Amino acid sequence: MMWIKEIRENPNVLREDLKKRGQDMKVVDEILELDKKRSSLQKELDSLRHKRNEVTKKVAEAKSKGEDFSNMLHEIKEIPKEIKSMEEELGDVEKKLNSILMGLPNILDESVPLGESDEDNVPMKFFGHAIVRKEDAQRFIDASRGEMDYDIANFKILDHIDIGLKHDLFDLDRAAKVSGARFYYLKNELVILEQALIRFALDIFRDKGFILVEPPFMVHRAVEEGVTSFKDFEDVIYKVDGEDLYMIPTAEHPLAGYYMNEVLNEDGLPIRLAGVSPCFRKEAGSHGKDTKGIFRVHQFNKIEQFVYCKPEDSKKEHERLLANAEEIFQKLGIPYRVVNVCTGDLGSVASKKYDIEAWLPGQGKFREVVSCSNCTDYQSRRLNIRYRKAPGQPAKYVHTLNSTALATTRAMIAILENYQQPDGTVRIPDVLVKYTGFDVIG
RNA sequence: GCUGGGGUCGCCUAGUCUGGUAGGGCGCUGACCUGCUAAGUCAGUGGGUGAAAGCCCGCGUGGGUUCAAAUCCCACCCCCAGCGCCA
Repeated sequence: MMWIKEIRENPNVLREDLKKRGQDMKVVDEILELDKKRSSLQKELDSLRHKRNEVTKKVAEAKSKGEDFSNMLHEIKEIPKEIKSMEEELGDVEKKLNSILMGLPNILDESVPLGESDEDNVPMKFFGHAIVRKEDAQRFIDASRGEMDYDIANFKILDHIDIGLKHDLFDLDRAAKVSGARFYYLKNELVILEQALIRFALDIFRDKGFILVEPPFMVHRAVEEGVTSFKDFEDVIYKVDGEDLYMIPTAEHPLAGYYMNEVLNEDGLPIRLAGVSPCFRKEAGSHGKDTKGIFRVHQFNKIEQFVYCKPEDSKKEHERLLANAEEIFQKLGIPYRVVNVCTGDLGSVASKKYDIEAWLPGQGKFREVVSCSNCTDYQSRRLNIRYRKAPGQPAKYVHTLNSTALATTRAMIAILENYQQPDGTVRIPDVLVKYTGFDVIG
């Protein structure tokens, strides 16, 4: 959320940003107009209150001297009523202004590419040696995974759904019966594999000095409003009936709320957290997309990186989060590419975002497995999270960043599809064997 | 869920009964003093607005009563103790 002060002083920054995003710039004029109205109402109200306070003081004096003050009261009876009606008017204007401000997107980083949809995201680098369908053109290769050199001509590549059903690793039909579409029962080795992935990721972040956190899985509305944009409320977040509680769509949200309304010590920054939690998502805006399997589901487990840092460090921290996420997929031996997410696909909250897209041989496509965002001060302003050198010094807003480390369902899909063998079995990535206790499924 | 106690400036605390400018201590910042350090003295130390003087707001949150609310009334939230229920 931009402060009205900044918009007032330099409205063109916001105008240009909205233009880049293809959004209506008229809202800026509306903001400026409401701001003017608010300020003049505030002045009027202040002088009314001043008048009241003056008289109140006189009444108090008179009373302490034992003088009669009933005439004074008569004169000013009307002031409180005027104040009240003006407060209501001001409240309405402020409410309107505030809701517009809360709806504004973050200011884009200058390196974000222009574009309309995910198709315009810009690939930045590739990793891995992929298995591909014979008819697909080979678009990337490197030598880091020479051991996966199969005889592609005789390899019947399956997607994760067929692999899962074949080895009884999940039951989707019964999940649909019990809970509806986009739910799943995990079964047998896949249950263990999921736990192994979680533990694998946690160990990595423990080694890196991240603070491991298992957060609340439900949070107050105030947290969600601080962390997300309005659209997420509609399309993503489940509400608990009759309570001020929302099921978290990612551990990012309770981790961002952790320091809400606090002033952090500058010397303690950056604070790096690794949260592990289930995630709940309505997926309301994605009807018809990825309806089969466990790629797009209402519930999954995820390890999430979250960082609070000084503004001057956030770009560096952003690269670092990406590197951490890459490290995980490199260690798992999953081929992937990194894309710089374009203006049209970025969303309101992030100033800049990288996605890691794993190669899924079953789909013959790169698909998103990691989303790595620099939210700059968008969340910290809304959640009121600041930092300073010492008490008494001025406090500034921190920058917050978040990145998937590993979302279990998508990581499992990537493993199933990339580690399937010509004989129909599925190998377990070497780094996971010590956690699973077995090295092959099937 | 019930009963009782509590929530006041960065931290601690007074004020609440009996409505009338939110006071003190600690910490922090600055000035003075000092051979250095400590001590001491003075000032500053929530937010908004303003060039400034000033003005407005602020005592968990939201309402109400009143010329005037930290103080009285109503509702709610959170913390502590005890009881109840419970994986």
